[in-house]
Amino acid sequence: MARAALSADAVVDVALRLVDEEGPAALTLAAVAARAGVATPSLYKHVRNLAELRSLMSARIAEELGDRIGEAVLGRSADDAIRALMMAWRAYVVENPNKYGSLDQSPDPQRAEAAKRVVDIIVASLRAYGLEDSDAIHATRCLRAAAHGFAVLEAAKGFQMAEDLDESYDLLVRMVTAGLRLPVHGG
Amino acid sequence: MARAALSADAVVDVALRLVDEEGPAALTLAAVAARAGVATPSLYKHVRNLAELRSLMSARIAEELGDRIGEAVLGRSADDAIRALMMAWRAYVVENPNKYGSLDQSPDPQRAEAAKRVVDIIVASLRAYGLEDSDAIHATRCLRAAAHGFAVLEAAKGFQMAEDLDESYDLLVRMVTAGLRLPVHGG
DNA sequence: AGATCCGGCTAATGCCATTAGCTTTTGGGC
DNA sequence: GCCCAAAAGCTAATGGCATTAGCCGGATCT
Repeated sequence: MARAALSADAVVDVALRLVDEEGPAALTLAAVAARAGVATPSLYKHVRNLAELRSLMSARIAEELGDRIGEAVLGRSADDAIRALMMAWRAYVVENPNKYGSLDQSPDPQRAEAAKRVVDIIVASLRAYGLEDSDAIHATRCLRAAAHGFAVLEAAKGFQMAEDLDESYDLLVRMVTAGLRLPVHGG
Repeated sequence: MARAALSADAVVDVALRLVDEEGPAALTLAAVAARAGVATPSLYKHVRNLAELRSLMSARIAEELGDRIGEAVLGRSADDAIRALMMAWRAYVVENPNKYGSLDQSPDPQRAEAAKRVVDIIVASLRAYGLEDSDAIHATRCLRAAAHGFAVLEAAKGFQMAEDLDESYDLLVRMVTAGLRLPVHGG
Protein backbone atom coordinates (compact mmCIF):
# COMPACT_ATOMS: atom_id res chain seq x y z
CA MET A 1 0.00 0.00 0.00
CA ALA A 2 0.95 3.65 -0.22
CA ARG A 3 -0.57 7.07 0.29
CA ALA A 4 -4.28 6.61 0.35
CA ALA A 5 -5.03 10.22 -0.42
CA LEU A 6 -6.87 9.50 -3.64
CA SER A 7 -8.74 6.50 -4.96
CA ALA A 8 -10.95 5.66 -7.88
CA ASP A 9 -14.00 6.43 -5.77
CA ALA A 10 -12.57 9.75 -4.66
CA VAL A 11 -11.85 10.70 -8.27
CA VAL A 12 -15.41 9.85 -9.21
CA ASP A 13 -16.63 11.96 -6.28
CA VAL A 14 -14.67 14.95 -7.44
CA ALA A 15 -15.78 14.48 -11.03
CA LEU A 16 -19.42 14.25 -10.02
CA ARG A 17 -19.17 17.41 -7.96
CA LEU A 18 -17.52 19.15 -10.89
CA VAL A 19 -20.25 18.12 -13.32
CA ASP A 20 -22.93 18.98 -10.80
CA GLU A 21 -21.60 22.48 -10.34
CA GLU A 22 -20.32 23.34 -13.80
CA GLY A 23 -22.21 21.12 -16.20
CA PRO A 24 -21.25 18.05 -18.24
CA ALA A 25 -19.16 20.09 -20.67
CA ALA A 26 -16.79 21.05 -17.86
CA LEU A 27 -15.72 17.47 -17.37
CA THR A 28 -12.05 17.25 -18.31
CA LEU A 29 -9.32 15.31 -16.60
CA ALA A 30 -7.45 18.57 -16.18
CA ALA A 31 -10.37 20.09 -14.26
CA VAL A 32 -10.84 17.00 -12.13
CA ALA A 33 -7.14 16.90 -11.31
CA ALA A 34 -7.12 20.57 -10.37
CA ARG A 35 -10.02 20.02 -8.00
CA ALA A 36 -8.34 16.99 -6.52
CA GLY A 37 -5.15 18.99 -6.01
CA VAL A 38 -3.11 16.69 -8.17
CA ALA A 39 -1.41 16.74 -11.57
CA THR A 40 -3.47 15.48 -14.46
CA PRO A 41 -1.49 12.31 -15.21
CA SER A 42 -1.83 11.21 -11.60
CA LEU A 43 -5.46 10.43 -12.24
CA TYR A 44 -4.38 7.57 -14.46
CA LYS A 45 -3.24 5.72 -11.34
CA HIS A 46 -6.89 5.42 -10.36
CA VAL A 47 -8.82 5.47 -13.58
CA ARG A 48 -7.91 3.97 -16.93
CA ASN A 49 -8.92 6.99 -18.97
CA LEU A 50 -11.67 9.57 -19.43
CA ALA A 51 -14.06 7.02 -20.91
CA GLU A 52 -13.75 4.82 -17.85
CA LEU A 53 -14.25 7.79 -15.55
CA ARG A 54 -17.45 8.59 -17.42
CA SER A 55 -18.56 5.02 -17.07
CA LEU A 56 -17.85 4.97 -13.33
CA MET A 57 -19.72 8.24 -12.96
CA SER A 58 -22.70 6.82 -14.80
CA ALA A 59 -22.65 3.79 -12.55
CA ARG A 60 -22.70 6.01 -9.46
CA ILE A 61 -25.53 8.11 -10.81
CA ALA A 62 -27.51 4.98 -11.58
CA GLU A 63 -26.82 3.78 -8.03
CA GLU A 64 -28.03 7.04 -6.54
CA LEU A 65 -31.14 6.90 -8.67
CA GLY A 66 -31.64 3.29 -7.64
CA ASP A 67 -31.36 4.27 -3.98
CA ARG A 68 -33.94 6.97 -4.41
CA ILE A 69 -36.53 4.91 -6.20
CA GLY A 70 -35.81 1.92 -3.99
CA GLU A 71 -36.62 3.99 -0.91
CA ALA A 72 -39.64 5.47 -2.61
CA VAL A 73 -41.39 2.17 -3.25
CA LEU A 74 -40.81 0.80 0.27
CA GLY A 75 -44.08 -0.06 1.90
CA ARG A 76 -46.14 0.87 -1.13
CA SER A 77 -47.70 -1.12 -3.91
CA ALA A 78 -49.54 -0.79 -7.20
CA ASP A 79 -50.37 2.76 -8.31
CA ASP A 80 -49.08 4.12 -5.04
CA ALA A 81 -45.68 2.53 -5.60
CA ILE A 82 -45.46 3.51 -9.26
CA ARG A 83 -46.39 7.09 -8.47
CA ALA A 84 -43.81 7.27 -5.69
CA LEU A 85 -41.19 5.70 -7.93
CA MET A 86 -41.77 8.13 -10.76
CA MET A 87 -41.93 11.10 -8.41
CA ALA A 88 -38.64 10.07 -6.83
CA TRP A 89 -37.11 9.65 -10.27
CA ARG A 90 -38.06 13.14 -11.33
CA ALA A 91 -37.08 14.63 -7.97
CA TYR A 92 -33.61 13.22 -8.45
CA VAL A 93 -33.37 14.73 -11.90
CA VAL A 94 -34.60 18.13 -10.78
CA GLU A 95 -32.09 18.15 -7.94
CA ASN A 96 -29.25 16.93 -10.13
CA PRO A 97 -29.92 17.92 -13.71
CA ASN A 98 -26.28 18.05 -14.70
CA LYS A 99 -25.50 14.70 -13.22
CA TYR A 100 -28.53 13.10 -14.81
CA GLY A 101 -27.62 14.68 -18.11
CA SER A 102 -24.25 12.98 -18.04
CA LEU A 103 -25.72 9.57 -17.38
CA ASP A 104 -25.01 7.51 -20.41
CA GLN A 105 -26.94 4.42 -21.37
CA SER A 106 -24.16 2.48 -23.00
CA PRO A 107 -23.95 -1.12 -21.96
CA ASP A 108 -20.81 -1.89 -20.02
CA PRO A 109 -20.25 -4.25 -17.13
CA GLN A 110 -19.78 -1.51 -14.54
CA ARG A 111 -23.11 0.03 -15.32
CA ALA A 112 -24.91 -3.23 -15.79
CA GLU A 113 -25.25 -3.84 -12.06
CA ALA A 114 -26.60 -0.43 -11.19
CA ALA A 115 -28.95 -0.37 -14.16
CA LYS A 116 -30.12 -3.87 -13.33
CA ARG A 117 -31.06 -2.74 -9.87
CA VAL A 118 -33.23 0.05 -11.23
CA VAL A 119 -34.91 -2.40 -13.56
CA ASP A 120 -35.38 -4.92 -10.75
CA ILE A 121 -37.09 -2.36 -8.56
CA ILE A 122 -39.49 -1.52 -11.36
CA VAL A 123 -40.16 -5.14 -12.17
CA ALA A 124 -40.88 -5.84 -8.50
CA SER A 125 -43.27 -2.91 -8.34
CA LEU A 126 -45.14 -4.27 -11.32
CA ARG A 127 -46.00 -7.52 -9.62
CA ALA A 128 -48.98 -5.85 -7.99
CA TYR A 129 -50.45 -5.47 -11.48
CA GLY A 130 -50.04 -9.15 -12.18
CA LEU A 131 -47.23 -8.47 -14.61
CA GLU A 132 -44.61 -11.19 -14.73
CA ASP A 133 -41.81 -12.36 -17.01
CA SER A 134 -42.03 -10.96 -20.53
CA ASP A 135 -45.03 -8.81 -19.75
CA ALA A 136 -43.11 -7.19 -16.90
CA ILE A 137 -40.20 -6.49 -19.24
CA HIS A 138 -42.42 -4.74 -21.75
CA ALA A 139 -44.12 -2.73 -19.04
CA THR A 140 -40.79 -1.83 -17.46
CA ARG A 141 -39.52 -0.53 -20.76
CA CYS A 142 -42.57 1.70 -21.07
CA LEU A 143 -42.15 3.04 -17.58
CA ARG A 144 -38.46 3.69 -18.14
CA ALA A 145 -39.18 5.36 -21.46
CA ALA A 146 -41.73 7.67 -19.89
CA ALA A 147 -39.72 8.57 -16.80
CA HIS A 148 -36.41 8.85 -18.61
CA GLY A 149 -37.89 10.74 -21.53
CA PHE A 150 -39.47 13.33 -19.29
CA ALA A 151 -36.30 13.53 -17.23
CA VAL A 152 -34.04 14.07 -20.22
CA LEU A 153 -36.28 16.67 -21.75
CA GLU A 154 -36.66 18.52 -18.48
CA ALA A 155 -32.95 18.37 -17.65
CA ALA A 156 -32.12 19.70 -21.12
CA LYS A 157 -34.72 22.45 -20.81
CA GLY A 158 -36.58 20.90 -23.70
CA PHE A 159 -39.98 21.99 -22.40
CA GLN A 160 -40.34 25.61 -23.39
CA MET A 161 -43.97 26.43 -22.67
CA ALA A 162 -44.94 28.14 -19.46
CA GLU A 163 -47.32 25.45 -18.25
CA ASP A 164 -46.51 23.91 -14.90
CA LEU A 165 -44.23 20.90 -15.30
CA ASP A 166 -45.62 19.30 -12.16
CA GLU A 167 -49.02 19.09 -13.80
CA SER A 168 -47.57 17.61 -16.96
CA TYR A 169 -45.73 14.99 -14.97
CA ASP A 170 -48.78 14.17 -12.95
CA LEU A 171 -50.60 13.41 -16.17
CA LEU A 172 -47.71 11.22 -17.31
CA VAL A 173 -47.81 9.28 -14.04
CA ARG A 174 -51.51 8.69 -14.45
CA MET A 175 -50.99 7.63 -18.06
CA VAL A 176 -48.49 5.05 -16.92
CA THR A 177 -50.46 3.71 -13.97
CA ALA A 178 -53.58 3.45 -16.10
CA GLY A 179 -51.54 1.95 -18.90
CA LEU A 180 -50.21 -0.80 -16.69
CA ARG A 181 -53.75 -2.19 -16.60
CA LEU A 182 -53.86 -2.58 -20.36
CA PRO A 183 -53.32 -6.01 -21.85
CA VAL A 184 -49.66 -6.20 -22.78
CA HIS A 185 -50.54 -7.76 -26.11
CA GLY A 186 -53.31 -6.83 -28.48
CA GLY A 187 -55.92 -4.16 -27.93
CA MET B 1 -19.99 35.80 -55.00
CA ALA B 2 -17.25 33.26 -55.50
CA ARG B 3 -16.89 29.52 -55.89
CA ALA B 4 -20.10 28.01 -54.61
CA ALA B 5 -18.50 24.69 -53.87
CA LEU B 6 -19.39 24.63 -50.19
CA SER B 7 -22.09 26.22 -48.08
CA ALA B 8 -23.40 25.98 -44.56
CA ASP B 9 -26.01 23.50 -45.72
CA ALA B 10 -23.42 21.42 -47.51
CA VAL B 11 -21.25 21.34 -44.39
CA VAL B 12 -24.22 20.19 -42.35
CA ASP B 13 -24.92 17.51 -44.97
CA VAL B 14 -21.40 16.19 -44.74
CA ALA B 15 -21.44 16.30 -40.95
CA LEU B 16 -24.72 14.41 -40.79
CA ARG B 17 -23.45 11.75 -43.12
CA LEU B 18 -20.32 11.44 -41.01
CA VAL B 19 -22.26 11.03 -37.78
CA ASP B 20 -24.66 8.64 -39.43
CA GLU B 21 -21.85 6.40 -40.61
CA GLU B 22 -19.34 6.69 -37.79
CA GLY B 23 -21.31 7.73 -34.74
CA PRO B 24 -21.60 10.98 -32.79
CA ALA B 25 -18.12 10.64 -31.32
CA ALA B 26 -16.59 10.88 -34.79
CA LEU B 27 -17.87 14.40 -35.25
CA THR B 28 -14.82 16.67 -35.44
CA LEU B 29 -14.26 19.62 -37.70
CA ALA B 30 -11.16 17.87 -38.96
CA ALA B 31 -13.18 14.85 -40.05
CA VAL B 32 -15.89 16.98 -41.63
CA ALA B 33 -13.29 19.00 -43.51
CA ALA B 34 -11.57 15.85 -44.74
CA ARG B 35 -14.85 14.51 -46.09
CA ALA B 36 -15.63 17.83 -47.70
CA GLY B 37 -12.22 17.82 -49.34
CA VAL B 38 -11.19 21.06 -47.70
CA ALA B 39 -8.78 22.28 -45.01
CA THR B 40 -10.24 22.47 -41.50
CA PRO B 41 -10.17 26.25 -41.10
CA SER B 42 -12.13 26.67 -44.33
CA LEU B 43 -15.20 25.41 -42.53
CA TYR B 44 -15.23 28.58 -40.47
CA LYS B 45 -16.27 30.47 -43.60
CA HIS B 46 -19.59 28.66 -43.41
CA VAL B 47 -20.11 27.84 -39.77
CA ARG B 48 -19.20 29.90 -36.72
CA ASN B 49 -17.75 27.00 -34.77
CA LEU B 50 -18.35 23.41 -33.76
CA ALA B 51 -21.16 24.36 -31.40
CA GLU B 52 -23.05 26.08 -34.18
CA LEU B 53 -22.53 23.13 -36.49
CA ARG B 54 -24.01 20.88 -33.83
CA SER B 55 -26.93 23.22 -33.49
CA LEU B 56 -27.53 23.30 -37.23
CA MET B 57 -27.33 19.53 -37.34
CA SER B 58 -29.88 19.25 -34.55
CA ALA B 59 -32.16 21.59 -36.43
CA ARG B 60 -31.92 19.44 -39.53
CA ILE B 61 -32.58 16.28 -37.60
CA ALA B 62 -35.61 17.86 -35.99
CA GLU B 63 -36.79 18.91 -39.45
CA GLU B 64 -36.40 15.40 -40.81
CA LEU B 65 -38.26 14.02 -37.84
CA GLY B 66 -40.94 16.66 -38.34
CA ASP B 67 -41.29 15.67 -41.99
CA ARG B 68 -41.70 12.04 -41.05
CA ILE B 69 -44.31 12.52 -38.37
CA GLY B 70 -46.05 15.20 -40.42
CA GLU B 71 -46.48 12.75 -43.29
CA ALA B 72 -47.53 10.03 -40.92
CA VAL B 73 -50.50 11.88 -39.47
CA LEU B 74 -51.84 13.02 -42.86
CA GLY B 75 -55.38 11.82 -43.34
CA ARG B 76 -55.56 10.20 -39.92
CA SER B 77 -57.01 11.27 -36.63
CA ALA B 78 -57.28 10.31 -32.99
CA ASP B 79 -55.67 6.98 -32.01
CA ASP B 80 -54.92 6.27 -35.63
CA ALA B 81 -52.95 9.49 -35.96
CA ILE B 82 -51.14 9.12 -32.66
CA ARG B 83 -50.15 5.59 -33.46
CA ALA B 84 -48.89 6.56 -36.89
CA LEU B 85 -47.02 9.49 -35.40
CA MET B 86 -45.29 7.41 -32.77
CA MET B 87 -44.51 4.64 -35.23
CA ALA B 88 -42.97 7.14 -37.62
CA TRP B 89 -40.95 8.63 -34.78
CA ARG B 90 -39.48 5.31 -33.83
CA ALA B 91 -38.93 4.30 -37.43
CA TYR B 92 -36.82 7.40 -37.90
CA VAL B 93 -34.79 6.57 -34.83
CA VAL B 94 -34.24 2.97 -35.84
CA GLU B 95 -33.14 4.06 -39.30
CA ASN B 96 -30.89 6.82 -37.98
CA PRO B 97 -29.81 5.95 -34.46
CA ASN B 98 -26.59 7.93 -34.65
CA LYS B 99 -28.24 11.02 -35.97
CA TYR B 100 -31.00 10.85 -33.40
CA GLY B 101 -28.43 10.32 -30.68
CA SER B 102 -26.73 13.56 -31.59
CA LEU B 103 -29.97 15.54 -31.46
CA ASP B 104 -29.59 17.93 -28.60
CA GLN B 105 -32.48 19.54 -26.85
CA SER B 106 -30.89 22.84 -25.95
CA PRO B 107 -33.02 25.86 -26.66
CA ASP B 108 -31.55 28.04 -29.36
CA PRO B 109 -33.26 30.03 -32.08
CA GLN B 110 -32.15 27.75 -34.93
CA ARG B 111 -33.69 24.74 -33.32
CA ALA B 112 -36.75 26.53 -32.02
CA GLU B 113 -38.46 26.51 -35.41
CA ALA B 114 -37.92 22.84 -36.14
CA ALA B 115 -38.84 21.78 -32.61
CA LYS B 116 -41.90 23.99 -32.73
CA ARG B 117 -43.07 22.21 -35.84
CA VAL B 118 -42.84 18.83 -34.15
CA VAL B 119 -44.78 20.19 -31.21
CA ASP B 120 -47.38 21.76 -33.51
CA ILE B 121 -47.98 18.50 -35.31
CA ILE B 122 -48.55 16.75 -32.00
CA VAL B 123 -50.81 19.49 -30.70
CA ALA B 124 -52.85 19.34 -33.90
CA SER B 125 -53.18 15.58 -33.59
CA LEU B 126 -54.51 15.98 -30.08
CA ARG B 127 -57.46 18.06 -31.17
CA ALA B 128 -59.37 14.90 -31.93
CA TYR B 129 -59.25 14.12 -28.22
CA GLY B 130 -60.75 17.49 -27.34
CA LEU B 131 -57.42 18.65 -25.94
CA GLU B 132 -56.81 22.36 -26.38
CA ASP B 133 -54.56 25.06 -24.95
CA SER B 134 -52.91 24.10 -21.67
CA ASP B 135 -54.32 20.61 -21.72
CA ALA B 136 -52.82 20.05 -25.13
CA ILE B 137 -49.44 21.25 -23.86
CA HIS B 138 -49.47 18.83 -20.97
CA ALA B 139 -50.53 15.97 -23.21
CA THR B 140 -47.91 16.90 -25.80
CA ARG B 141 -45.22 16.80 -23.17
CA CYS B 142 -46.28 13.33 -22.17
CA LEU B 143 -46.29 12.10 -25.72
CA ARG B 144 -42.87 13.61 -26.36
CA ALA B 145 -41.52 12.13 -23.15
CA ALA B 146 -42.75 8.68 -24.08
CA ALA B 147 -41.61 8.74 -27.70
CA HIS B 148 -38.32 10.48 -27.01
CA GLY B 149 -37.57 8.36 -23.97
CA PHE B 150 -38.08 5.13 -25.86
CA ALA B 151 -36.11 6.51 -28.78
CA VAL B 152 -33.15 7.57 -26.67
CA LEU B 153 -33.03 4.30 -24.80
CA GLU B 154 -33.31 2.26 -27.96
CA ALA B 155 -30.74 4.34 -29.84
CA ALA B 156 -28.32 3.97 -26.93
CA LYS B 157 -28.96 0.24 -26.69
CA GLY B 158 -30.38 0.80 -23.24
CA PHE B 159 -32.84 -2.08 -23.54
CA GLN B 160 -30.86 -5.19 -22.83
CA MET B 161 -33.44 -7.93 -22.51
CA ALA B 162 -34.25 -10.18 -25.42
CA GLU B 163 -37.96 -9.36 -25.60
CA ASP B 164 -39.16 -7.92 -28.88
CA LEU B 165 -38.89 -4.14 -28.90
CA ASP B 166 -41.81 -3.84 -31.31
CA GLU B 167 -44.08 -5.37 -28.71
CA SER B 168 -42.81 -3.05 -26.00
CA TYR B 169 -43.39 -0.06 -28.22
CA ASP B 170 -46.84 -1.22 -29.14
CA LEU B 171 -47.70 -1.27 -25.45
CA LEU B 172 -46.29 2.22 -25.05
CA VAL B 173 -48.40 3.48 -27.95
CA ARG B 174 -51.50 2.00 -26.38
CA MET B 175 -50.58 3.51 -23.01
CA VAL B 176 -50.37 6.90 -24.62
CA THR B 177 -53.52 6.68 -26.69
CA ALA B 178 -55.48 5.40 -23.71
CA GLY B 179 -53.85 8.02 -21.51
CA LEU B 180 -54.97 10.82 -23.77
CA ARG B 181 -58.51 10.07 -22.68
CA LEU B 182 -57.68 10.68 -19.03
CA PRO B 183 -58.66 13.97 -17.45
CA VAL B 184 -55.63 16.21 -17.65
CA HIS B 185 -56.14 17.30 -14.06
CA GLY B 186 -57.12 15.23 -11.10
CA GLY B 187 -57.83 11.52 -11.20
C1' DA C 1 -9.97 46.27 -67.19
C1' DG C 2 -10.15 46.95 -62.41
C1' DA C 3 -11.97 46.88 -57.66
C1' DT C 4 -14.13 43.93 -54.46
C1' DC C 5 -15.36 40.21 -52.00
C1' DC C 6 -15.79 35.44 -51.11
C1' DG C 7 -13.83 31.25 -50.02
C1' DG C 8 -10.01 28.86 -49.91
C1' DC C 9 -5.07 28.16 -47.78
C1' DT C 10 -0.95 27.94 -44.35
C1' DA C 11 0.88 28.98 -39.96
C1' DA C 12 0.44 29.47 -35.20
C1' DT C 13 -1.70 28.99 -30.51
C1' DG C 14 -3.42 26.68 -26.72
C1' DC C 15 -6.07 23.09 -24.51
C1' DC C 16 -6.64 18.38 -23.75
C1' DA C 17 -5.84 13.23 -23.30
C1' DT C 18 -2.56 10.05 -23.02
C1' DT C 19 2.12 7.75 -22.42
C1' DA C 20 6.84 7.17 -20.63
C1' DG C 21 9.85 7.23 -17.23
C1' DC C 22 11.53 9.10 -12.85
C1' DT C 23 10.90 10.02 -7.69
C1' DT C 24 8.84 9.77 -3.35
C1' DT C 25 6.28 7.82 0.18
C1' DT C 26 4.61 4.08 2.80
C1' DG C 27 3.92 -0.16 5.12
C1' DG C 28 5.52 -4.89 6.08
C1' DG C 29 9.09 -8.16 7.08
C1' DC C 30 13.61 -8.65 9.07
C1' DG D 1 15.29 0.57 13.57
C1' DC D 2 16.08 -0.69 8.63
C1' DC D 3 15.32 -2.25 3.92
C1' DC D 4 12.52 -3.06 -0.08
C1' DA D 5 8.74 -3.36 -3.06
C1' DA D 6 4.88 -1.29 -4.73
C1' DA D 7 1.70 2.38 -4.91
C1' DA D 8 1.02 6.99 -6.13
C1' DG D 9 2.78 11.08 -7.21
C1' DC D 10 5.53 14.16 -10.61
C1' DT D 11 7.59 16.32 -15.09
C1' DA D 12 8.26 16.05 -19.91
C1' DA D 13 6.78 14.82 -24.34
C1' DT D 14 3.44 13.63 -28.09
C1' DG D 15 -0.33 14.20 -31.00
C1' DG D 16 -5.12 15.55 -31.98
C1' DC D 17 -8.28 19.07 -31.97
C1' DA D 18 -10.65 23.84 -32.20
C1' DT D 19 -9.88 28.22 -33.15
C1' DT D 20 -7.67 32.66 -34.89
C1' DA D 21 -4.83 35.55 -37.94
C1' DG D 22 -3.41 36.80 -42.07
C1' DC D 23 -2.49 35.81 -46.98
C1' DC D 24 -3.97 34.65 -52.02
C1' DG D 25 -6.59 33.75 -56.11
C1' DG D 26 -10.42 33.84 -58.82
C1' DA D 27 -15.13 35.16 -59.85
C1' DT D 28 -18.44 38.98 -60.30
C1' DC D 29 -19.94 43.50 -61.10
C1' DT D 30 -19.12 47.95 -63.01
